[in-house]
Amino acid sequence: MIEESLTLEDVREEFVAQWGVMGAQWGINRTMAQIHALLMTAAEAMSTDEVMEYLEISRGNAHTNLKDLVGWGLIRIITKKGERKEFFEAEKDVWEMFRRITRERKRREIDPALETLRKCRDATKGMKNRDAKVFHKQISELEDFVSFGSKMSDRVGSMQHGKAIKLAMKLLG
Amino acid sequence: MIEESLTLEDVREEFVAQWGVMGAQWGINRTMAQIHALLMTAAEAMSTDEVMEYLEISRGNAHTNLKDLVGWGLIRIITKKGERKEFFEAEKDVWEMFRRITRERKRREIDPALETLRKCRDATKGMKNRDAKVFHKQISELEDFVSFGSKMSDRVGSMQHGKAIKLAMKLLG
DNA sequence: ACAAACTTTCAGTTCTTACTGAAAAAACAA
DNA sequence: TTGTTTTTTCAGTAAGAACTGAAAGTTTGT
Repeated sequence: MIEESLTLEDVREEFVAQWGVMGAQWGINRTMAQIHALLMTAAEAMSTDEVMEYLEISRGNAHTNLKDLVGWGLIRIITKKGERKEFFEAEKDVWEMFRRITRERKRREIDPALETLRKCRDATKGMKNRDAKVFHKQISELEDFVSFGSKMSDRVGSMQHGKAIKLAMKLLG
Repeated sequence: MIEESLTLEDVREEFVAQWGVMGAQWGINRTMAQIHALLMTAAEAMSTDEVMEYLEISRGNAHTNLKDLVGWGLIRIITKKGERKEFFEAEKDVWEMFRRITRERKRREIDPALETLRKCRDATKGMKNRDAKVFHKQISELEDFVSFGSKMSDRVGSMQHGKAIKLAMKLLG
């Protein structure tokens, strides 16, 4: 079988590429997702140069995306004694990863959206004509739903992994 | 106050624009998100020409995105007697909206990702060196997590709105 | 069968985002 | 201080995604 002759590096390359595609579908820049995939599955922290070499990208690109990933809390900077340069290491715990992604997306995207919804609801509060009433009702329902979901995600995100799993099990069982 | 002089159309325009920005951040084409916002808050079903006029976009653009939204199950085609053209009407129930978006994203993005993870896990199953073991472990944990989340979303998505709310309340309370 | 009303497609263009590479800035060592 | 290593910035470019407009296709009515 062909699969038997695949090396780790073949498989890893495939994984990194696919994670990049998936990231793009979720509104995350492809390179950023690829770097994340790379570091997540790395045995050791990697330097900017190593990332550049592996993905065949420029220094500027590697730098920007590494720093963005640090901003998301998905990787952290490591220094090694005797080495002057920075190394990067990924958060490997999937539950922690999930929590950080959720928290950031909420902060960056959900909260502003809620603010817009609130404004739109308020601005149409007293309007009497049919169009305005339809609009107001829909916006209100959206706001309630999103705000509810947001609270849920806070709640779940503040749980320990084990606790969340137990809860989920009850849900699934 | 300035807000007092805002008309419904001002507010609606703001909402449509913001929903477009938000869509873009989530990997959805801006026009598609705007059309969705527009139809979601419309009192009556709208024709392609009305959408084109409101958003000032071309026929081709309007057509493609309307049909994509139909594909997502977020809007449906309506015919009016005496009228030859198609009208489009949005699903207004937010819970139903959520279910359809979740179901589609799962089908289009999560399932293929799971398939990749499964392949990568299998391909590295027997490998003995450290790098491969680290890779295999991380991929396995990711797969377990994503597959678990996927099952959860099926479960929640198959609930009636009321039931889901009750469950969520227990979670929050 | 013809024409009008409407929908669909797509080649070419525009717009946006991401990326490169090199220069500037910063950090550090001697 | 001066040279060396590393990080950061950013103007210009490339790649990709989205959009336009017009032509081709389809449906419907007479």
